[in-house]
Amino acid sequence: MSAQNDQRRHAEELALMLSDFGMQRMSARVMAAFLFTEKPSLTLGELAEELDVSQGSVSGALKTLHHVGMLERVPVPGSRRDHHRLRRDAWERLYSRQNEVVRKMMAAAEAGIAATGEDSLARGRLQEMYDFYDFMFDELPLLFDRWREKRDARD
Amino acid sequence: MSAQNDQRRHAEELALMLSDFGMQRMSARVMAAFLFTEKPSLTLGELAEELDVSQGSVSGALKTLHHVGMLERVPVPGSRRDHHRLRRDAWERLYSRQNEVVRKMMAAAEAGIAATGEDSLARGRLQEMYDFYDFMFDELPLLFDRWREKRDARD
DNA sequence: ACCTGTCTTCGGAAGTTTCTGAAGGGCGGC
DNA sequence: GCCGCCCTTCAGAAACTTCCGAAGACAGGT
Repeated sequence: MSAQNDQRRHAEELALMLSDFGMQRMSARVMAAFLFTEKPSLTLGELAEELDVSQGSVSGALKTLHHVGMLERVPVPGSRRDHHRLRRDAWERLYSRQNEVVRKMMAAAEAGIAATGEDSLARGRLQEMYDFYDFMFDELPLLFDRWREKRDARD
Repeated sequence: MSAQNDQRRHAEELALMLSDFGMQRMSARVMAAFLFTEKPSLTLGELAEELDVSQGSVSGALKTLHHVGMLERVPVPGSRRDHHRLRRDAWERLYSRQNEVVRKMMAAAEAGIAATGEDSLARGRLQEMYDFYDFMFDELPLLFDRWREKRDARD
């Protein structure tokens, strides 16, 4: 088996994993293609051919991945096609979406607390929930700061 | 509008949010019911009636939530029904599932690295991915430790 | 202003998930 | 050991998601 095929297999496996974790299947496959390609950037047409799917599907996936902040457009003078590549901090950005989740959980707990009586059982549970997400809300950004610091130091 | 209805509305909204974040709809509704109830524990039948869904659905949701570790069975002498309640550390456990995700991402990056040539572009990207998840893999458990410490100190 | 190549949008088909309702299994009390 | 209650499992229906392919929009070059 060629190294080429080997990598394609790894790419497909990784895509499957990402889709297990909630990413749409097509976005996951596109993501994996960006990770494993030897080209510095890819176009919609290249992706559609490589993955053997319609350009329409790739278009949707690209839109999503740009929206999440994992991809960036690369200017390529003389080419009419859009060139895309993985952002260096793609994974950090993917994980950062947790911040939004945490923020919403906090808000939901807060709303619940406001709607419950002084010493109801429900309030106690909602307070536990609030405290945990409040903690994460404070700490996750600090964690990312430390990561960036570490990475920058390494470079 | 009664406080009762108000809380039900909050519960349903929270359930909707949880399902946005990937939890199955039924599990999310059951979860929300546990959060907002004034009873110290709930049975399958109570849940099915409260949520107006089949017992079969509730059975599946309970199984999942126990599996994730968010619920615990409560012994109630003299009752033939199973009584369940939210674990105190339910949210921490829910979030902890990220550990597994992180571990798998690390493993996938590693596999990719092993399959790429010494200074291929792909290897560079996979190494970035690995480094990030490796960092998270080390740090998340420490973060949880600090949370538990803080919570215990508070009590 | 048109032509050409590229990208996006969208209706509908195919696939997947989720829920129900009914049947069956298990356990405690008698 | 049988009865009755409770829970789980499963097949099928319903709802939702995802993908394709065609049509149309857009932009650059001439």
